[in-house]
Amino acid sequence: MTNVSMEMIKLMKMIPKGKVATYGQIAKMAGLSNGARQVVRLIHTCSEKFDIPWHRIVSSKGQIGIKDPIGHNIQKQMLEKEGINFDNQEIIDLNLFQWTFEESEILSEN
DNA sequence: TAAATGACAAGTG
DNA sequence: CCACTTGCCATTT
Repeated sequence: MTNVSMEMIKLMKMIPKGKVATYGQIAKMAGLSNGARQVVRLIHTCSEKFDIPWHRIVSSKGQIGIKDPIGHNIQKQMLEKEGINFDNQEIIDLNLFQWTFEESEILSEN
């Protein structure tokens, strides 16, 4: 388990309800400019034991990344339950729902 | 030890 | 907007 991995986990746990983040975004925040695949791997290996809100991580296009239709559907349900809506193309509007770290900092400062 | 794989991203035409 | 290419890197074969 690397420091970067811990950073990623911390960041992901920081994502507020009703917001989503992208793989590349998490990777960059953790210090890797191109570590999207590491984020994926991390989610796959330890989403359970670290209690990661994996459903709030989506692809850069705002789509759910899961290929398996069942898991895909589960994630969609969870996101919709948090107030995130999809268009008829199964795409999330990132302009509305993408989380940013600055956003959280402002909230914690005030 | 080399090659393939993966819930990906960004650039190009 | 779509298809294709390249970059990335831990894990599995």
